[in-house]
Amino acid sequence: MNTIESFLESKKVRPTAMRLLVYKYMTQSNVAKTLGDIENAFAKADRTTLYRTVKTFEEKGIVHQVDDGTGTIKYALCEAGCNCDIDRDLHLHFRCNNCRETTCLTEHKIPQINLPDGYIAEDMNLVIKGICEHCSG
Amino acid sequence: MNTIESFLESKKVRPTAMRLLVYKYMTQSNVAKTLGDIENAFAKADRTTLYRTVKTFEEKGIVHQVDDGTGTIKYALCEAGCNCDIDRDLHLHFRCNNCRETTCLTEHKIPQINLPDGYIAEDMNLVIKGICEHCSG
DNA sequence: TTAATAAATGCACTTCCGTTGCATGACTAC
DNA sequence: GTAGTCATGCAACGGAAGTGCATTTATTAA
Repeated sequence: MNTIESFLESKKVRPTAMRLLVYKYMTQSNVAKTLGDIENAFAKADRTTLYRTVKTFEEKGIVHQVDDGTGTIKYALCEAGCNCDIDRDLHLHFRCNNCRETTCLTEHKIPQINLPDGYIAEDMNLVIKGICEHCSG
Repeated sequence: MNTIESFLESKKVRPTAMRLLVYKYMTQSNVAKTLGDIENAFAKADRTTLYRTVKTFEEKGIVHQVDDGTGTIKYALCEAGCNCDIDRDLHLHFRCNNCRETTCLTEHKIPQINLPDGYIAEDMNLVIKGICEHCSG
């Protein structure tokens, strides 16, 4: 039995051909992808199908959205310890100004922030822009 | 001599009627505004004019963009110590999940973050979502 | 004061992206 | 095998950012 197939089933997502392909695609790099990226990778498939595939993945906790400030939503695979669904995933994201790619720095958590009185934090997003490991080398 | 007028001139922005109005509008609350907000406030004015007005303000360091994760760009006045143009303004932004408004917490700077080897930070953006002062009271 | 120049404004239009409605096709359960 | 659920594909919509060009307004130079 295929591992991806059983993984999707464990997440209560029917492992259709399209979903297997998209999931596999997302595992091939640790870089967050836009819907456009995915469309380009599967030119034959319909935009809407890919859109809904990713939305399904999101609902089932397989991927999470990444907002890196480019204005277009990106998606990245959830890691083992990714608690997106519970109390949000507080790792940070890095966007490279050179190669334009966004990576999840999963092991780097957002530090504690002191807010002014009356403000209650529920979620946060930290994006750092600069030069990535690959481009600075 | 009008203070707003001379302020705009000091920023090398010609103080036209439209620009004075938009600037004044932005000073009336400390909440970041979308282009749509501004359009609604000045229904008679043309979209493009407002768009370019705000862009001009941005270029001249009068306002800065705020990306609060809603997908639509917002703008807020730069404060006296706002170094958007030099090495980026590292204050944080708070978006209220109740009233949907985004405020600049200018006095709250983003703490130092340790990045993995090879990563060079040039800019960062931290958005905290939750309940604001006004809505939690 | 007027002519020449530059800047600001307004209109029309385009593009990009996310999203939805609806019809068809595939799979599952009984 | 049939009914029903879920997945897919096509078409279209809507919001927001952005551009080209013509027109108006302001600034400067003669």
